[in-house]
Amino acid sequence: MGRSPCCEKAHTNKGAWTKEEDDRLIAYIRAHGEGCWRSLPKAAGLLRCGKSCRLRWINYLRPDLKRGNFTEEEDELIIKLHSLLGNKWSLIAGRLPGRTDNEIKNYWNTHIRRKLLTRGIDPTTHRALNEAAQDSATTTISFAASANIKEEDQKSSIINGLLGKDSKKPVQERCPDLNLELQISPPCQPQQPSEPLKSGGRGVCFSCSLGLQDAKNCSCGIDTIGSSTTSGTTNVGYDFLGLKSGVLDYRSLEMK
DNA sequence: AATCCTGACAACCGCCATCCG
DNA sequence: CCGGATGGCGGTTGTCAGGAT
Repeated sequence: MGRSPCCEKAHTNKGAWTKEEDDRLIAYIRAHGEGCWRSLPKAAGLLRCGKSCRLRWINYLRPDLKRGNFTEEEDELIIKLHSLLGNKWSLIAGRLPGRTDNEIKNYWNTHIRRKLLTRGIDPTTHRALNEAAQDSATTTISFAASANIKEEDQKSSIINGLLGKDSKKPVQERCPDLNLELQISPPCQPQQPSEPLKSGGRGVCFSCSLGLQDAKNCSCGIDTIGSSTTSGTTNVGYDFLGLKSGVLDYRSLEMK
């Protein structure tokens, strides 16, 4: 069946925006605000698709955009948020004032991916590359593949908190005084005894990967803080979300 | 100087979720 | 409740600038 096109493509411009088009769009939104994107182009005298106008405004023309290079702090925050949220660029952008989802997505694909790869970290799984390679043959702590229902619930709790959704289990709404550190503390998953304990080549329990568990007291045995890099191999564990180092307090991650 | 290659980023496309009559 | 309209999102592509050859 398929949907009707969002606009009359035959009569719309495509490609790069001209200065005049930008000016028209800015002037219109300043005068009328962000209203109905579908009717905006016609009202503003633009031969553009409404979606195109929205994208141009959101990603480029909005006055509150920061632009310019990402700072080291922003880099690390993006990495941490991505390790929790995955490719939820709009959610990640929500934690970086003045940055857009498109900008972060592009920055991730062009800079951070490479940065993580040079650290020996798989940018998709946020785990050591050689460990990620083993995953095809071994059981992992992957959220998606997890057979551990509690882990799924815990992740959902975190994500729902970030989304600010009216979840059926609105943890923060229902239990405002609940100590979330307890709420999301997962059970420690000891390593398989037969698994050889070689550097960078083993899994980490979910607690340690989140930085919630003091690895020294955990049977997985990985020290997530101060992960050492030896002979080019980066330790898998790092301070996930800054929960241990205090860089980021996950309890402040709710969305508006 | 010319050509090719690569990286960066703006913009587009298609799908999904939500809204609303 | 249903279906169309719309907004929003993530993946992908196109274009251009700068560096390498």
